[in-house]
Amino acid sequence: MLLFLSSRLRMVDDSLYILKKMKDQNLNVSTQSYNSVLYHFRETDKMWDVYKEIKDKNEHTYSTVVDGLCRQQKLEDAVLFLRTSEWKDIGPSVVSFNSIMSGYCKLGFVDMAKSFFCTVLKCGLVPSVYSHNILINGLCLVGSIAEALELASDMNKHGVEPDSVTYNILAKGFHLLGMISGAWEVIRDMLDKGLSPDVITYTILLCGQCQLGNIDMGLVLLKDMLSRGFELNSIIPCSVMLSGLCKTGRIDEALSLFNQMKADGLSPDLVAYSIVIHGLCKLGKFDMALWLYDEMCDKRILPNSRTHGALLLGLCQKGMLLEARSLLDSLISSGETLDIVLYNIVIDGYAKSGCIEEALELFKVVIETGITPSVATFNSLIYGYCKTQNIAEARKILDVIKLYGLAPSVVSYTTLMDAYANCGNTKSIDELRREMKAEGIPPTNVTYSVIFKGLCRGWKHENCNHVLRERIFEKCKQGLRDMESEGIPPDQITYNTIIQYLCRVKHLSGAFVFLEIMKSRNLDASSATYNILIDSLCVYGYIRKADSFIYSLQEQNVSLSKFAYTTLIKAHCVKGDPEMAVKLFHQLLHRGFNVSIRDYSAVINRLCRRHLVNESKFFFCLMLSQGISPDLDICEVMIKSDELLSWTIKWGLLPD
DNA sequence: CAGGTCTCAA
Repeated sequence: MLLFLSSRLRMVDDSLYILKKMKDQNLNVSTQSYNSVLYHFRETDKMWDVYKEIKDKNEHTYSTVVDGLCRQQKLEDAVLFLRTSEWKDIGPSVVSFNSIMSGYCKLGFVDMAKSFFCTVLKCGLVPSVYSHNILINGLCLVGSIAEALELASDMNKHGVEPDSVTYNILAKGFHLLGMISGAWEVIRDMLDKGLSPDVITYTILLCGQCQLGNIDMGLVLLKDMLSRGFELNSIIPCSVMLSGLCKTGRIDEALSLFNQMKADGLSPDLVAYSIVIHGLCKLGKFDMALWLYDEMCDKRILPNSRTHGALLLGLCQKGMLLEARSLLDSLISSGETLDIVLYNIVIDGYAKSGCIEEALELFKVVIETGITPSVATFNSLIYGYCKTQNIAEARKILDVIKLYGLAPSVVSYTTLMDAYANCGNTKSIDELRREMKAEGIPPTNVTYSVIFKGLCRGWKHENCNHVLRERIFEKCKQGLRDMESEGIPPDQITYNTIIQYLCRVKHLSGAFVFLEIMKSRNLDASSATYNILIDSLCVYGYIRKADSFIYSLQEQNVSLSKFAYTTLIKAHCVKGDPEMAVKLFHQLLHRGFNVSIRDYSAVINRLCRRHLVNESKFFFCLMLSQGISPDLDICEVMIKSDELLSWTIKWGLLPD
């Protein structure tokens, strides 16, 4: 009993001591007991010490050693042991081959696993359901779903049938490829075979839906699962749902699910708490997060590094850097070595606030403590230097990263490129792009967006002519084709940036072409997209077109932001169609936008400049009727206009 | 052999 417990608790020295005592007392240690000890030590280098002690080794002894070697990633040793060991008379078992196949799959060498599968057959052994599942899982992990399906359907040739684990593995495989419909087909096959989906099946499907952004579909799935009576072990699927809700900003629904779990007697564990605390922190609800944190601690659930990371993130996002730092310092003084991620969060907090000195100071602490920085650490420093307009220093960090034995990542390069993009330095962006290619770092859609942004900002108006515009339009189309051929799907921001670029070079028809491409790829144009287009129509004087564009968008029930309206209103004030300005301003109010004094003063300013007396008066009165008092700026504008001076005095608005 | 939480770029 002592031996069993001490080995299970990985108390290495104690186990060996007990074994020695037992031998001293001439007590017989059964092979079964030895095997049990061996099993618990198979992932440590003490494995051989136990192994040597065992007199009557059996099949389990050998397969445990093989499994141990595989788990220690000593696959060659495992194979060697299988071939040359003294157990020739017993012969290797399928279990040992399973361990080896699993080991190779985990390293991504599926072909090696396959050849061992063949070896099993050649040895006259029968591959078990485990053997098949291991290989099917390996194939799925490298994306060979077709081969995985084939192997699953061939299982009956070896006298075995797929079990629910097989189906779960296949469903996960489809999910990894983003082929959620394939996952559903697997489930249908599973049902046809008379097997029921279990909690893991549901969790895999739920994960897939959440990752595709189908949060509502996920909620339906979760409800369905809970209605089938899986309550007792539903904490993990609920956590997946919580994570999905938090990541899409639906924190209120996350909280209500969280409370529902508690009400149903499903006590949230550390992970569930951490997910919700992180979600709250990310969305700036730090007080609520702290409240849950205290509740968690009251339940004797000890926070881990992730929980602390969430709190640090929350403090940094609120700009409470002093508080974040003192929390970090208190974690440091607790004595345990902190995860670099925790330092990264605070370093990034400093960088985001433009406090590069503090970021560097904390970086120094990391180095002096002997903790290895990660690429993210350096990327935040790059951001910090860029934010403080020191691109030269930021660029030097690329070499510093290499000095620390790390490689700059796509984020390192993209951050730098963005800094260059903001000042229109396309030459330096091209340089970095070449450097990335040389280093073999593939770009992402963010990188591409930054490159387009650089082109946009670097545009010089004096070069403007029709031929060049067409060339730029072609360049944008080519850029999009490049992305698609590289398997990098452009997102909303990529399209918005391209549209902005085309607007900047006054190729509005081209910009609208990209709006259509965007829609055809099932990407919803955002209000930012429409803002760019409406603003450009106004800037280039196509105000009627802007009117009809807004009108058509309203017809389609597209939600527009306040900016779209105020832009067009201002344009109408300038170009002298105050009636339209009035009409649109009413729409602004009716649609419930928060209309501020700045919006009134923008309109009144422009109307006064054009001597549109009655309209100025109208907006002034409208403002008063909405309970907004004029400020000094508005009064000055009104007074400066001769026609309005006496009217303004009448309202008693002359300042002292 | 199958399921959940962290930091960095537009």
